[in-house]
Amino acid sequence: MKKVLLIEDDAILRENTAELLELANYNVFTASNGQLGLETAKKETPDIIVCDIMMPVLDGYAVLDHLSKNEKTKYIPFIFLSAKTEHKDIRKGMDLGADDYIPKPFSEEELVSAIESRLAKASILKEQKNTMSTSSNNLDEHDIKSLNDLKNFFDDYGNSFTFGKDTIIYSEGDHSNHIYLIKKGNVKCHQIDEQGKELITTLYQEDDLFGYTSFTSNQPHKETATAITLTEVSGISYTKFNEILDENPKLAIELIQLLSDDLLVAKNQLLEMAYGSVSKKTASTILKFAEKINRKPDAPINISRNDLASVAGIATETLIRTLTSFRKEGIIKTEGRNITVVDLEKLKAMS
Amino acid sequence: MKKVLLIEDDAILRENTAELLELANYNVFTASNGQLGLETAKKETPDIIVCDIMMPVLDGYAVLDHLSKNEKTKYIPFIFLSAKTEHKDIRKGMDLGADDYIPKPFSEEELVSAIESRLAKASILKEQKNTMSTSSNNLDEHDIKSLNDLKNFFDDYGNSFTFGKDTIIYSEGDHSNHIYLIKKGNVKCHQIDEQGKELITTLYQEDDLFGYTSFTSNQPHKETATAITLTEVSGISYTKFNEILDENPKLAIELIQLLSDDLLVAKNQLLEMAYGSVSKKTASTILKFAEKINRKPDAPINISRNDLASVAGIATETLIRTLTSFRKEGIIKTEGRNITVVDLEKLKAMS
DNA sequence: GAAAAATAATGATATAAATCAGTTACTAAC
DNA sequence: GTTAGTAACTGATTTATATCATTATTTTTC
Repeated sequence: MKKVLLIEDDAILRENTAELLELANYNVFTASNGQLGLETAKKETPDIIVCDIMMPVLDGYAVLDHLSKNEKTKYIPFIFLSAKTEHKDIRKGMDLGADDYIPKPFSEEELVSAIESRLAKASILKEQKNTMSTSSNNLDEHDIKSLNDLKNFFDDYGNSFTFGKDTIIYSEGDHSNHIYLIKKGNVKCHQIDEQGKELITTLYQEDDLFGYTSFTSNQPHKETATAITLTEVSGISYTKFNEILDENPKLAIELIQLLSDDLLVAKNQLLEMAYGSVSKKTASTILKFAEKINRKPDAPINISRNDLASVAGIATETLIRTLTSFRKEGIIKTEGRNITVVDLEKLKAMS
Repeated sequence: MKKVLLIEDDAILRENTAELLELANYNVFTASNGQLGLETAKKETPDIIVCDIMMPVLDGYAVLDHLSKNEKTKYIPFIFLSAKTEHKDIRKGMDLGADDYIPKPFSEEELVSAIESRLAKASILKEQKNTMSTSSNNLDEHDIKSLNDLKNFFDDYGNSFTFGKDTIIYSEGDHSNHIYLIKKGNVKCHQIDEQGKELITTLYQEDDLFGYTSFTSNQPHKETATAITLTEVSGISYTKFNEILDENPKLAIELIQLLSDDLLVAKNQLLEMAYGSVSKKTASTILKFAEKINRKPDAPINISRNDLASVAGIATETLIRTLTSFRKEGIIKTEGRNITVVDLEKLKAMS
C-alpha cells in the first residue's frame, strides 16, 4: 500500500480528502501546515506528497523548496493543490520542480488520476535507475530526431498539469510560453466572435501536441484551450523547445509536415463552413468526435450539445433538431447526453 | 536592339507573333521548323529564342537539346511556346533546361513579359560572370539560411513559368512536385464542393510561396491553383527543396513560422465563415483584395464578382447586392468592374 | 433523495441569404 | 460598328436556419 502525505491547512478539506484517498486504498498521512508536513515527510518518506500552496507558517512553495534540497526526499513526487488558477502561479510551481498541479476545486477522479500517474511515472524512473548504470538527464545528451522522440522527451522531462473537465488551460490573450502534449484526455481550442458565439477550431486527443500558436516568437494566444474531459498534459517551454529544434533538423521537417496537414484540415473545414448544410455539418461533427475523441469507435459520445454546435458552427437548437432527425432516421441513438452512432455508413455519406 | 529568334511551324501564328515582337522593338528572326531554327540560331546567336514544341522535321525538345550541347548557343535563354497544357509536358520542357514556358493561346502581354524578364535575368547572370572570377552554380556551395535566401535561390535556379489570366497552374488531384515562388502577379487557391460551389481558400501575391500541400511526401494537390492576373512563377522540385531543407535547419524553423501563421489566418477565417454576416464577409473580402492583391492601396480593384463571392463564401448575387448597398452608403465606388474603396475606416469597422 | 439548476428537446416565428428569373451594361469577336 | 456573348445588376420568391419561447429531462447540489 502506497504512502501518501497530504499537507493542507483547511481541516474539513483535509479530512475529506484523506478519507477519499483511504477509500482509494492509500495509506494516508496528514499535516495541517508546511512545517509539520516537512517533518512527517522526513520521518515517513512517503511515496508521494500532495500539498496545498497557501498555508500558514510555511507555504507550499517553501515546502517543495526544502524537500528538494534534501537527498532523502528530493525524489518524492510532489503534487500541488491550489485555488490559484493564475497561469503565473501554476508556472511558478512547475518551475520549482513540482510534478503536477491540480486546481481547486477538484474531483476525486482528478486527484486519484494525478496520483496514480505520478506514482506510475516514479516507478518507471526507479526501474531505469536500477537497470542503467549511467543516467543521463541532460538535454544535450538527448537525440531527438523525430516527433516520437519529442513526445518521449515531453514524457520524461516536461512539466505535468492536470485539468478537470471544463477547466481552461490557457485563454486568448495569454502570453504563450509552453507547448503541450496531451497524455490523457481531450482539449478543445476555441475562439469567440463579437456576438459572443463560440467556434471550436480544433479538437485534440491523447498524443496530440497543442499550444503552438507561434513557435518562435512569444505572441499572445489567439484562442482559448479548455479541457473537455479530465486531462493530463505535459508541457515544455518555448525556450527549451527552440533549443531542441535548433539541434534537430529532422524534427523541424516533421513539424512542417504536421503543420501543413493541420492547414489542409482547416481549409477543408473552411469549405464545409462556407457552403455545407446543417445536416452535413452535424454529420461530420459527430464523426469528428467519434473518431477523434473516443478511443473505441462504438462507445457513446458524451459531449454537451453546446460543444457539438460550436464545432459545427451552428446554433445549438439547430444542432439538436438535426440530431433528432438523425435519430428518427435511425442513424444515431441517444440516451441522455450520450450519442451512439448506429449507421456509420449513412453518417459518412452525409458528411 | 535585342535579337529574338522565333521558331514556329504555323505560318499565320509565326507572322503575327513576329509582327507583334517587332512592334515591341525587337529584331526578329523567324524559322518555320526545328532544323531551320537550329541553323539560324548558330548563325545569328540571338539574345533569346522562342520556340514551338510540336513541329515537323525536328520538334522543340530536340531543338533545345541540340542547342544546349553547343558551347556557343547553350547560354541563350530559351522559351517554349505550346498548346500542350498538360503539366507533364511543361515539366518535360523545364527538365530539359528551358527557361520559361508559355501556354497557347497567349496574349501579347504574356509573351513580351516573359521575354523581358528572361532577358533581364540573362543580363544579370552575364554581369555576375564578368565580375566574379569563380562562379558557383552548385547547390552545395549555397548557404540558404533564411526564407529570403530561399527566395533568392528560387530566382537564381528555379524554373520559370508564365501563366496568363485565368490559367490553371495545377489542379486538384495533380501530383505535386514543385513549390513555387510568385515573381509577378497573383494566384488563387480554390476548392470546389459537391454542389460545384467554389471557395477560394488563399490568395497569393508577389513574393509568396505556394504549392506546399505536403512538403515531404508526394501527395496529390487538394486544391486548384489559378493565376488571376498575368503571373510569373519560379518553381523548384520537392526533391531539391528537401535537400535544401535538410542542410538548413534555420530555414526549416522559418517555414514552421510561416505555416503556423497560415494556420492562424485559416482559423480566423473559419470563425468568420461560421457566424459572420454577408456584409462582414464582403467587407473583409474587399479588404483582403485591397491589401493583398493591390500594390497601391488606393488603386481600384479589378476582380470578377464571382471571384469575390468565392473568397467570401457567399452567392454571387448576394455579394453584388452587398456591394450595391456599400456603394449607396458611400463606402465604395464602382466603375464597370472596378471597385475603389472610399471610406477605408468604415469598411474596416464592418469587417 | 428532494430541490434547484442546467441542459435538452420541441414549437412558433422571424429573417437572412440562396435561388430563380429577368434586365441592363459591358466586352469581345467578326 | 454591329452583333453575340458574358458578366453585372435587380426583383420576386423560396428556403434554411437563427431566434425566441416553452416544456421536458437530466445533472448537480445540499
